[in-house]
Amino acid sequence: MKQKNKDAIVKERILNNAESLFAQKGFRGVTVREIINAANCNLSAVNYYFGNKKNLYLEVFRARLIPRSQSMCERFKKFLGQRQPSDSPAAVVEALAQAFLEGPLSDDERRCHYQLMVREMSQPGEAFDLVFEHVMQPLLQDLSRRLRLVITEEIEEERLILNIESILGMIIHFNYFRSVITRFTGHAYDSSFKKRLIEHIIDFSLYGLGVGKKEVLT
Amino acid sequence: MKQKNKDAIVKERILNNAESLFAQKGFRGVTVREIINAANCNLSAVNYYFGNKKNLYLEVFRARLIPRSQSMCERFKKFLGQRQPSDSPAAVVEALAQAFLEGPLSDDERRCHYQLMVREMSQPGEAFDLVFEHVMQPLLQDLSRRLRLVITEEIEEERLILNIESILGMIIHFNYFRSVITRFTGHAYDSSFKKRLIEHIIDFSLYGLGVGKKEVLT
DNA sequence: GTCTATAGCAGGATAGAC
DNA sequence: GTCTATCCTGCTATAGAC
Repeated sequence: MKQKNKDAIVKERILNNAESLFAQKGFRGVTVREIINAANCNLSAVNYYFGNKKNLYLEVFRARLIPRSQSMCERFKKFLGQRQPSDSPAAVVEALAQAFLEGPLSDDERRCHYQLMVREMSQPGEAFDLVFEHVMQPLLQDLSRRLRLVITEEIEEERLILNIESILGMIIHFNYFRSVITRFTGHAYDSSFKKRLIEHIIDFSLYGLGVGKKEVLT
Repeated sequence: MKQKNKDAIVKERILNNAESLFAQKGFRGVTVREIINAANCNLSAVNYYFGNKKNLYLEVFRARLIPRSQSMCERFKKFLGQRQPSDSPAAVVEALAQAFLEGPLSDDERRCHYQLMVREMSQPGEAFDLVFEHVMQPLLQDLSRRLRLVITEEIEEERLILNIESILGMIIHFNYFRSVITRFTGHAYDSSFKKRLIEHIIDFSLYGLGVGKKEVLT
């Protein structure tokens, strides 16, 4: 552990705990006092390092959510690169689902991540532009470009966007509604159930209800 | 307008405004003062009619969200009954998408509805059980039963659940992430764009990316 | 049933000692 | 940089007049 000075460590602790709490309860649902209790530091530390509560909130997005998002996108590219062949729609969807469901994050991080994202996307707040510009926009453009390369037929831009949003909708749904999914299927989100989910997302993305045909890849 | 006594009216006004505000900002994000300002009534009215803030919150679910959910399900059944033929997967998905995207609600009501639902589903709170039992559970069972009737092949229960959740995921996504979808497609959620979305949901639910084939029903 | 007034407390933020 | 002490605003909830 590096600990050149203690500053960074306290600051990091505040950021980590703030993220987790904001994700669970939203901006107004969390008090600064809760955060500093979790981070085991003094009340004034928040104002010292971040100025005020709102700025701490924004910093959570800048310093945690956005970098993590980028690392998930990296992972997506890496997965796709490893795949043979990597130039089918199935490969793109598989890499995407894998990166976002199993990706480089711990389960706690993933929970945080989606909660913060979803909160901000539905009720555009101050972090919305940040997330939109640095997360959604690049992801959609990347996916759009890649899919266009591997889909043989002509496809109009709007339709492509709706397709991509449908796949993302599923991925978000299965990450975000865990309690519901768990209650319906009886499965906890362990490694084997996640594989099952990824398989399902690929299958459904390619063939939907697959009226008349079935049974796919890996 | 019926107004036998003023009680009901004040109570209704509080409920309506509370719902809208809770949907936008969550339980802790809203103050009772905000609500009574919007409802144009006195501070104590909330305690008089509902006891306390938390109970008002729960009452919003009991008296507004759940009945509305049921009316959307009614609408779904009605749509399905009108359809000829009504015994294909396409008909079921179409009726579902139509009920949930265009259904019997105003756009404001729909926004409220999904925001409250999603909030409660991700972070199981006190209203979770209410919503799960009266909304999610019956809907899933109904859909499961109906789809099983119209899907010709054998399909295991778990796979059916995942399929249904995928479709619901899309519907929720397109309702809930409006700001994002609007920014990407350039379309506001007017009647013609909603029709486009419904068409897309049917198409994608049946054929996914439709690798190799395309072009569907109504 | 509806209002005013207020109790009682928790929140964010800051000043100033160390 | 970190802490304690404190300010002041704004919250929920209630008591009690009308």
